[in-house]
Amino acid sequence: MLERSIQQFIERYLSVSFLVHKRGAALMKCELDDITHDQYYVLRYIHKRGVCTSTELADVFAVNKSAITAMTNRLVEKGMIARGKDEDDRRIIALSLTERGKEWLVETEQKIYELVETMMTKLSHEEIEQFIQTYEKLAMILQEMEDGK
Amino acid sequence: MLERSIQQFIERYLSVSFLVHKRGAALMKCELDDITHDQYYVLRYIHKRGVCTSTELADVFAVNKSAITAMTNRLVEKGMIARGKDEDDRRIIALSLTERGKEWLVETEQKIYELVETMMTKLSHEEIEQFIQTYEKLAMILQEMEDGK
DNA sequence: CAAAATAGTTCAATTATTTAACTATTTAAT
DNA sequence: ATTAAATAGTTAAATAATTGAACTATTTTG
Repeated sequence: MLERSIQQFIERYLSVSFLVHKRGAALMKCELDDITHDQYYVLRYIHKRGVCTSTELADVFAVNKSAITAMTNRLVEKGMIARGKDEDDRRIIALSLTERGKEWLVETEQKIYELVETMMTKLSHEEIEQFIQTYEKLAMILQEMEDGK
Repeated sequence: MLERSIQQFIERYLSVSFLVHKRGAALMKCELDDITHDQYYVLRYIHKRGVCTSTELADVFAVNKSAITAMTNRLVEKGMIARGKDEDDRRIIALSLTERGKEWLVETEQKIYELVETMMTKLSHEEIEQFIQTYEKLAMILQEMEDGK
């Protein structure tokens, strides 16, 4: 039997997390012209890593590899990323941003940052820091839960 | 020009919010047999409200009404919700859970709650409370940003 | 070296979504 | 009271995200 307060936390968490994701995605969409919300995060991730593989993306975003193939196909068609070869292991496809992809990302990060900034500056630094720290803990906990299954 | 610390908050927030959403959805999916993650949240929302309309769902979840039509069609086919008439205004379709929908939701909430509980009990009550409070503030801020556009 | 594991793709199906055009009904303005 | 505007919802065509199973190519391992 769940403790009453925990049950209320869960209730509130489920409601608010879904809403914030949906509403945030809707607002971001306005700044992302041709690129979708999901594609934006994949571009961000590849950029952060420099180079990465399909398998890594599938692990990080917790989807099947075939979903990554489909998405990277679209991003290659749009000229945002390129597929490269790995000389050590010829099974591996090295994904990286094209010059155009990098340019687009820099421009777009600016717009997205302004959006998120508008949202964040309604809170104090302490509150933001605490919020993000807890959020990062949750990300780790989820990772562990996924691994230990 | 963005302050450096704000910029880092934004960076961290974007990374972590997407990850937690994706990983959370992947974990929840295991408990939701025939129903999708999005459908689950729509069922939850209708249940919480008792009765609601397509327009309300579209507003709340920040999608077009036609997306709601498509989704409610699937939920009707699955026997989870029913469309009713409104005698005062015959344009309005009143959406509500069927008995089967209610039963399914009660069973499933149990499983989902256990999942979220596993995650939450790694944090103190104070930390959870603070986290959810800030999250709820963000939801309101996003709502305002959407309205004021 | 043969068998098992790994990296990635293809294909068919389902779902979520958008936009534009549409029907039906209600509200408001003259 | 009648017409014009607004509102609620659907339809249809298109794109995107996703899964799962079957598949190819390559590398590792026993």
